[in-house]
Amino acid sequence: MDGGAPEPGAVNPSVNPSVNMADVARLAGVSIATVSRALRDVPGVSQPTRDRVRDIARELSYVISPEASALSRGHTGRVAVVVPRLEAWFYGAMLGAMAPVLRAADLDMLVYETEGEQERTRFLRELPARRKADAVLLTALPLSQTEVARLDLMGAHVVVAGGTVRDFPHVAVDDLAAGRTAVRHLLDLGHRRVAMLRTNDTDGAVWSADVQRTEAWRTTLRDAGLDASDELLASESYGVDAGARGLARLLALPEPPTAVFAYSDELAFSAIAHARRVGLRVPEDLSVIGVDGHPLGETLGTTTVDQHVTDQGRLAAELVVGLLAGGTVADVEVPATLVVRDTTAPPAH
Amino acid sequence: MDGGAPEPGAVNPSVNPSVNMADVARLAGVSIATVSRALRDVPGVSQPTRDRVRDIARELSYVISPEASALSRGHTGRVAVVVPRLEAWFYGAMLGAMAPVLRAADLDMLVYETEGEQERTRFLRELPARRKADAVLLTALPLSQTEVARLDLMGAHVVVAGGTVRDFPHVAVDDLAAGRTAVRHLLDLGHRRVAMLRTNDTDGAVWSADVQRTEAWRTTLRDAGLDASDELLASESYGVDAGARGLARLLALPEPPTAVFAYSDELAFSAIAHARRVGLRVPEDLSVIGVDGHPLGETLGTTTVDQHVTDQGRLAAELVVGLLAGGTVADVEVPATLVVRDTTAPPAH
DNA sequence: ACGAACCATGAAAACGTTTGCATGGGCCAC
DNA sequence: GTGGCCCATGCAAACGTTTTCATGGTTCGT
Repeated sequence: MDGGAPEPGAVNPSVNPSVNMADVARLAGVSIATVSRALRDVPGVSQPTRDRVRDIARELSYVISPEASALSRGHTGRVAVVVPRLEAWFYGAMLGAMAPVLRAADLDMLVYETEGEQERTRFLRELPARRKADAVLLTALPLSQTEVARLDLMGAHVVVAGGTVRDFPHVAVDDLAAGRTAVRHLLDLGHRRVAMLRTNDTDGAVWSADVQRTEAWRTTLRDAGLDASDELLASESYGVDAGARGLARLLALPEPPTAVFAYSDELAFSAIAHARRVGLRVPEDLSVIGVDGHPLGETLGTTTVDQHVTDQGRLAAELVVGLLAGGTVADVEVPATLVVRDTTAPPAH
Repeated sequence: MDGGAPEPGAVNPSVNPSVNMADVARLAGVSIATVSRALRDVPGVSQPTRDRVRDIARELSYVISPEASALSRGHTGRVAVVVPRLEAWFYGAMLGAMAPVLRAADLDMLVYETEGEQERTRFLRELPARRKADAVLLTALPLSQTEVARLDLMGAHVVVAGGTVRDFPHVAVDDLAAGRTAVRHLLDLGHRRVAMLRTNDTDGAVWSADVQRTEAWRTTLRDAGLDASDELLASESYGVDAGARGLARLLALPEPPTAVFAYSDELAFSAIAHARRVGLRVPEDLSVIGVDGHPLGETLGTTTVDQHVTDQGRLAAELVVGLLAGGTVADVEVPATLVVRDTTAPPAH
């Protein structure tokens, strides 16, 4: 409906009353179509014309309207990344690894933080990501059964990073193997009483990594004929001091553990600090191993099972980019590697 | 140009061939305009009609096209947050604090990571944020003079968090005061040889926090008649072990410091770990104070000057929301508070 | 030289909303 | 009973692109 002469009274005065393609076209003495083609490097424009259009566009510091472009082409050029908790190191590392990949593919990164089941549910119910992004990157998200069921309402591509959700393409470590590696390391050192430290989300959500690492702890101990009873499994609510709280409970046991397998490095840090505060030497009196590959673990000398978060993030982003380019999907399994440092040693006896 | 009969051969088959307003309108037996009004809670629709439209929309699981909506109304409903390095705790904390505020205001968060001057320059040159978001939130970004000059090309609102850039509205701590507080704490304990540990970005960018904390260190020492020469200022390139490297250099001095003021908590952690590794007791043989209020500092017992990053992020986001609501601007100064823990003590003598 | 193929260009439909303006019906006050 | 208002609704223009299709001018092979 813009074939006629431009009406004087524009209905929607743009917030940014800047130049549009028509302005560039007018100054370049060409049609809007040619400007569009010239600026996007699509064939069908002679080099001189292309150059002239480019120059004029630059001169006017013209910027294309992403909305109009997206509306017309049918996709947004954006990827939504959903995380449960932005301030945790894990998610920052993930985002940091994804960012360069997406940027290289000219995709913008929309970040959604959904804290707790309520928000996640609301998020999924309102389908806000749908049509706001071409793909959704679910990052190690705890999801309840209902939430999982609801997920396919979105028409967009879905990729999961750092976990598994239904049959969506994913990038993850084998958490069962990671857990076994950690616990076996402790057993190999000679420990016979090995506790586990984890945090539980208050809502009844299922976090695949959590379930599997806990399962690994239990079965590895049982397979070795050792005790893996619930008193040795300390579950605390999330917080900076969760590790300290959990360890305190474990140390109060009639027969306290000589080694602790912490769900995450942050938990391990907190536990180690607590142990030292109450006079225990680590690793002489207590061995602690975490999971993650947190950079501070290197500084602090913490033994850990590195799950190469940066690789996971990068690979997940690459998966998304491939998917959007029309490629095919293939799940990626990232290996978890044991990094022995200074917080594990044979038990004292 | 949709006044005529709908042509059979649609030009742009949408990626997501889902329902649009016209479908809802048809089924509800009303016009598109009424649907638009009904769904957005704007007056001018009777309650029965509104309800019917809502029901039908839900039934069809209709989702509005953000592109079309944005194109028509003239703004995007998005805020761009620009950070230099996503994996650092500081930025995760900032994003985590901003997210709930923006979400509450129905604004989506677009995150741009610009690593190094090259990328920042490219970012500013291509003005990608312009028109992709209604506002830009610059988070503690080191910027060179040229970059700063270029910034006003963007028509969007700009707010700065965790620093100061030109005369843009900002939320920040008084870094001069924060630095003075830290150094004075060391002086008050009796230290007379106080070093500073910082990281330098390789590019010639100016990071206001860095400049001011360094300046505070220098002047506070000089005012007390103490040495603040460059040999006591250890500048290392960014990395997990930057603190260790810096401290190693300081300890190699003919007259090593008895106390260290670290630019950030992460630097302090690394320095403390290094000190202990080489046999120095902290705080008995060496005092270390950082800046930030890193959550792990609580775990590790690190003395710090808390700059309340979470508050800064939240306030900056609130500033943006206010600005977009047509409000007025007012810079916010967040107080930096000394948190004495276990890594500072009087010198040994 | 002459038709064929090609290339650069432009016209205009389509993407899916929002909103100013016009319209018509119902209701109230006098 | 009638004129004036207000309210619910619809029409259609506008937002700024992308892309299909048509057109006219070159160029090349023979």
